[in-house]
Amino acid sequence: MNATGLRDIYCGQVNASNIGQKVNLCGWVSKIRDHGEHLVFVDLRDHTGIVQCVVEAKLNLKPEYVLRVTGTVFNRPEDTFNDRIATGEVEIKNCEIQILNTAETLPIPIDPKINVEETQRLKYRFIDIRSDRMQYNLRLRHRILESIRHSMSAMGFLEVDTPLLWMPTPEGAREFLVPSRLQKGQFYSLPQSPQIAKQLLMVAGIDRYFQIAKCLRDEDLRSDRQFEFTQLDLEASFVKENDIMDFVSKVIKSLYEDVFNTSIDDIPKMTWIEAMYLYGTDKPDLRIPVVITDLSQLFENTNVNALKGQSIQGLILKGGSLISRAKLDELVEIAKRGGAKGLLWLRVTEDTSGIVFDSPVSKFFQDEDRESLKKGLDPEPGDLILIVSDEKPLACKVLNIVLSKVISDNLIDIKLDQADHRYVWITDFPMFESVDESNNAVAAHHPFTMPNIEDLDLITKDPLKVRSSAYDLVLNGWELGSGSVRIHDRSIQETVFKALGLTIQEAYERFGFMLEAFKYGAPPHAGFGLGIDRLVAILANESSIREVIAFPKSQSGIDLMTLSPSQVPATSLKELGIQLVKDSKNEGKNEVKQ
RNA sequence: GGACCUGUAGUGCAGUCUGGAGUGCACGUCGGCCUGUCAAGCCGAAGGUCGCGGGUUCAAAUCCCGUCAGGUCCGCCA
Repeated sequence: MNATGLRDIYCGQVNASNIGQKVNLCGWVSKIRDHGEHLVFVDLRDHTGIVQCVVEAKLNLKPEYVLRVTGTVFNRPEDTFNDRIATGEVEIKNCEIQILNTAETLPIPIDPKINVEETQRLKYRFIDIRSDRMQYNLRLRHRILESIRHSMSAMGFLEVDTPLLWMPTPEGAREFLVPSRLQKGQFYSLPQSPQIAKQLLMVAGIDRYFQIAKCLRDEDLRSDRQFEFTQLDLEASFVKENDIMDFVSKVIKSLYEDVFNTSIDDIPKMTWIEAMYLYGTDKPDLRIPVVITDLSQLFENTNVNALKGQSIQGLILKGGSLISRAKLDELVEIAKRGGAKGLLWLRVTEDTSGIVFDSPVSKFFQDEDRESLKKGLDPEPGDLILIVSDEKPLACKVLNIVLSKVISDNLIDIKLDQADHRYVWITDFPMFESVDESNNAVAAHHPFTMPNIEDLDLITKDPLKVRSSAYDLVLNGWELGSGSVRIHDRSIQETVFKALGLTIQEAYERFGFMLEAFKYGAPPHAGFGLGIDRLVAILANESSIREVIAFPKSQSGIDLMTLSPSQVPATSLKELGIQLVKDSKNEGKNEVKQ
């Protein structure tokens, strides 16, 4: 399979079983160790590894020359085995070397021991990808996609391509626009996800659809966000919420088996409200062994002003009493910036009378306050207690922000093991995230998300209490994907539009063709979108998705290799009927240092 | 739009706080030596717009202002 017209075997695959064989090898010169004209070692590299070629002649080679080496596999003298490479027991001798191409000295090293600035790596990405790191990441990505496609196919899902040049989706992210040449003055929009297309495929009777889909969003970039990213997009008909979670769980579990030959536990479920109250976030990192405790009831009769808020939320950090006063002051500031009135901290110490709380407000404490703390948090000497008293959601959110800072600054001994993958399903998201000034609800998801049937009555009465049939998959604090059951029932859809402040007429103007399609027999359906870049990044132990994308953009949206985006000839603009507005600020902006 | 960090030979870094000769180190490159190395070794050499522009100063890599680029984050984004 691996043999080609030029090559019999990959460099990294030569082993003792090949001894005595005459082989053709192809690859790049990785290292030359020149001992003079009687002995030169040439390390030949391809993506599988390195093999040593021994030459007893003067050579005119330089690193990164592309070679075809014809030689015989020999066992190395035993005292010269190299156990750091897979081919370390053999070498190629009696070499005939054909230079297939020369190479200039590389602008950046591809040695894994040398850290190269990301600017340089992105500028010379074609060289950077020769590195072990990028080769591993891209090949891992391939194997993950391969496994996903296999799982999806096995479950009866059909891969269907959907258009990139499409119509704008009025909700959600800012979209990229593409000017139309044939319809001057009009634009296509690049889809932020195939959401509408896949729902139409359900109406069309596809039953189970999936796609490894490119999604495009013109929003600011982050270590976990690129303009264009890849999603496992799926949708299925005649299913309930749990069916979709089962499909996705199956895909995830299978890929651990296929790619890593290991298995993972069943993915636990947690409601949104549980996540918010225990972790203060809707994307909890289950590796963190600290959860928030509701202390409200314990302090109902307290005289301590700091404990008289609408709710009292606390957490306890084992060994946290060693955190310096200066750091604690910083944490208080962070809590205030997060919207809390303050952050109460208590160092737990011990004297002859037992447990003692050392805090700026401890002088106001009565015995029963101390008893409440002991009862609620079970403190031990050396611990640190952090308390925020405020409305419960805010208090929990602030404690999460503070805890994140404690962990990121290594203030206590919590080591987050990158190899520990803790998945969790977050369910029962709220249907609406807020109510705007004209008393219209603002959708938390897209407007086709199905409300929880039990909460239908609340849509008009108390919209913020309405739960939706939406669910997220979270891994180690990263949101990997989200999905929902979609509304297929016309009257429910109208109720939701009404709550959002849309008349049926307005809704038709925005999503006309979709509502039209739904008239003709839309099956109940639900779906999901799983962020492939984030998944691969975590599985590759990378902290940025750029490391698992072949040609990513920088944070300001520039491709440092091609220096795009770039200006285009006036004729191209004219053809599209586009005239540029002068903006002196941006002139010559892309003249990046060469 | 905002906050913080970074920018010095091809590459990675030191020097910047506390101004004083174009500033060192390592890798790489080039030349020489070398018959078992594997980050080969030894000897020698070349290589700099200190991101860019302006200001302060007798004097700026260093201080000040602006700007560009990279990163992390907030806003934004499922």
